[in-house]
Amino acid sequence: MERIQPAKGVKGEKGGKALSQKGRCDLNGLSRRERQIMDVVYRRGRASAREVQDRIPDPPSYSAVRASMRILEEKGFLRHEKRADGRYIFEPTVQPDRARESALKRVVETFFENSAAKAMSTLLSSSELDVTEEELARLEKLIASARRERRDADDA
Amino acid sequence: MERIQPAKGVKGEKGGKALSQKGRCDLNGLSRRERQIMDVVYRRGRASAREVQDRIPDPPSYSAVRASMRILEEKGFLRHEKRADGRYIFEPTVQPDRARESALKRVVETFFENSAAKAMSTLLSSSELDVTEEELARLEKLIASARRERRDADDA
DNA sequence: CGTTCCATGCTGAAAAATTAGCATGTCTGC
DNA sequence: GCAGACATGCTAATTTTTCAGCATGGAACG
Repeated sequence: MERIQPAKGVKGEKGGKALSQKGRCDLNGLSRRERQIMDVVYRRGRASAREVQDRIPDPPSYSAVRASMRILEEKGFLRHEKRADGRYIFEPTVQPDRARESALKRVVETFFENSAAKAMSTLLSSSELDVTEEELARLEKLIASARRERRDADDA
Repeated sequence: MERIQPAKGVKGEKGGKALSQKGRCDLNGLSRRERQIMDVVYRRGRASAREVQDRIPDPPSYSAVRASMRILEEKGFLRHEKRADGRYIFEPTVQPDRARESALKRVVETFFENSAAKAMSTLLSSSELDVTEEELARLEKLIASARRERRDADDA
């Protein structure tokens, strides 16, 4: 273990202004407020600055929200659309599908030892999340499907 | 032993934002680095400052990591244990169970419209997470169990 | 023993984030 | 046209976060 080097001059660039390519929805590299804002936007699909403010607990001033959203836009996480009445509506640049999967994967990695099954177990036994009969049935089908795929992979 | 001497910017309680209450392991209210650190600690169960540093992408200096971990301890997210050789090993104060559930729930709320089933669907179809046959079987049992519980609730 | 290695404790300062406030423009109804 | 309500654009300043450096102390080892 010869790592006395505190990594002095080499920092790589953490200033990557835009996520640009790389579909990296590195939502985890954001600051606290920024993440709160992104959360709201993802939850609603799209939102105006005012809506975001309304949905943040212990909300900062409207200006603050707007400023943060502008920064998020500069960083490439948000884009805005100008509606007919001139108001801005913000959308995430990363497709919800990707963001979803990425966020979920991260949690599974961090808290569930990368085991999807463990995560699902927690989900099923979580009393605060209702799972309807229809959903249960659908899940069984998905399990069967996954099993098939897994088998194919094993054969190959 | 007055080992807690808030150097300067450390306020201990910043407006009740600290966790204090056991209800929420508000891991989301942390700053970027702090969260990175907590991620590593949760991933490993416990870790020394050096281990944390080694596992952070684009790592800051050792001192920086240590400083952040001290702050995390002051905020109540971490606690340290002094090993026989005098080294510190850090552990999360919030039980992994709780932290797990909380983190997962947040993701489900934010990205899956609060539907556990949708989240599980994504998990099952995620190609990067292997689900073994055993796990699939276990999941089916869990589904059956959940179904039973749900029914009971309906009856009541 | 003295030296080396690696640990912790601490402080001050740079960097980033967060915020408020004001100026400006547009739509609406009078 | 004019005033009111509300939105955006921008800047400067405070607060928080992040960081590196130095001092100290113990264990291993020559």
